[in-house]
Amino acid sequence: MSKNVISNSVIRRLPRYYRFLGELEENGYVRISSRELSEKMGLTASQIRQDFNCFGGFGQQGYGYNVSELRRQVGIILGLDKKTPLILMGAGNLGKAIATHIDFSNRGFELIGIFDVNPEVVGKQIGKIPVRDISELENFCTENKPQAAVLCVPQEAAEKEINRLIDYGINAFWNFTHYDLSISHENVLVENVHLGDSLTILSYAINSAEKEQENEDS
Amino acid sequence: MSKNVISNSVIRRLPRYYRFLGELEENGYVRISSRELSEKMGLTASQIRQDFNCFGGFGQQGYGYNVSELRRQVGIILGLDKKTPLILMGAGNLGKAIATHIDFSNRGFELIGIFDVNPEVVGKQIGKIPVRDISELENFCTENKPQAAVLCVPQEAAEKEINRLIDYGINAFWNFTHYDLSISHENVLVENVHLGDSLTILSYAINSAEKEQENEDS
DNA sequence: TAGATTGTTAATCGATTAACAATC
DNA sequence: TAGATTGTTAATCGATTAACAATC
Repeated sequence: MSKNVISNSVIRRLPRYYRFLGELEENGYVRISSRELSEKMGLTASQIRQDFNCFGGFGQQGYGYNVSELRRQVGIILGLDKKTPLILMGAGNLGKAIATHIDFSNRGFELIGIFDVNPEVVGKQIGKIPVRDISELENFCTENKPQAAVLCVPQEAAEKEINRLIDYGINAFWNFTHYDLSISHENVLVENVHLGDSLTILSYAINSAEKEQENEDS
Repeated sequence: MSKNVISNSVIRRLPRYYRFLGELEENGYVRISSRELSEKMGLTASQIRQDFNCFGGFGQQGYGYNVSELRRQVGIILGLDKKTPLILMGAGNLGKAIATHIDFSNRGFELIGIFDVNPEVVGKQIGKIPVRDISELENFCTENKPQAAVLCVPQEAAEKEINRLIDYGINAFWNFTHYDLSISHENVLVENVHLGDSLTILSYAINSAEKEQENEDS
């Protein structure tokens, strides 16, 4: 039986399941039990069964799960059988790295355009895609109908451009800026990547580990 | 009263508090109540008070919180008054972007070295830091004692190099690979950045929003 | 003092884990 | 059939929210 609304905690585990199942498949696994998978992933078997049962029963009692079938199903849940057309805003260091480093097509997307304001990069190619001047954005969107955008521009630029992007029909954002889209724009899908925050959390971990050490010593 | 062990959920909110408090400070706020802050951040006032009280009372009844003092305290909790020496492994597109894009010194770190295997990049500079050949790693670590490393190498390289890094005294990792450090190496601090997983979650959001739409239509 | 707002306890909500009947 | 392992319900645990006395 499949639930209607899936909790965020479950959703955030799905890509990791998908990855592990892919590795198992590559290593020749045909079936796997929730217990075995739980040991490999550092979860409980209960949680794994609960998670998959949000979407309906993919397993078989007494047998376990068929690895490639389960992976395929998780892929479908994640929308990886689709190819959402996507543009990249900002071809600076970070934008360039994202464009070349990310395997968009295996994540449910197709990168179809890159935009920047800097005349130094406009006209150049990143991978197979030319960097266009931002003045071409409207025409490009009318013609190619991108549905999602990666925001690798400075925060001020993001604040300025966001309304245009929404006007042009883009309503999903992979946001590398600190601009808080979801507070200002309610009907928009946002996945934030706060790289700085992530590093800050490592700083916390290091420092709280050191403090613990000091306490033990004294 | 300050608790000994802080839950992960609280810790992951701290960098965001720190950011918002910084913006408030810049905008001339001297004091702020938990209610006002909660509205700006999209949280509940209760949660904000609970969070800060994990570390002791930073507020004043009837008044609220002093913005810059609270920010300073959160900074100390996050270890941002320290400068942990850090090296970057891998000077490809992603490594280069991280080296230039991240404000390490405001995140509690100092980037002191960059290493790669590719002779094309070894010897070049990224920002002010030369890219060193990985053969120099041991000497460099003995001399400069980095305590943390950013992993921007391919997954196989990470699996190979990780034990050396630990041997050389590095025990904290900002991990951009999919290699699961925390499962194989228990006494190590890891903050994972799974960019691909993050994009996959956006794919899920787009596709499940579309399915909902279809259900409403029918 | 009166009003405001915290710090903190208690209540609620949600997520994880445990248990076990169903069933392959 | 017997053994294994799921799907699912119930119990536990933890995090969030509500409430309010303390106090500035």
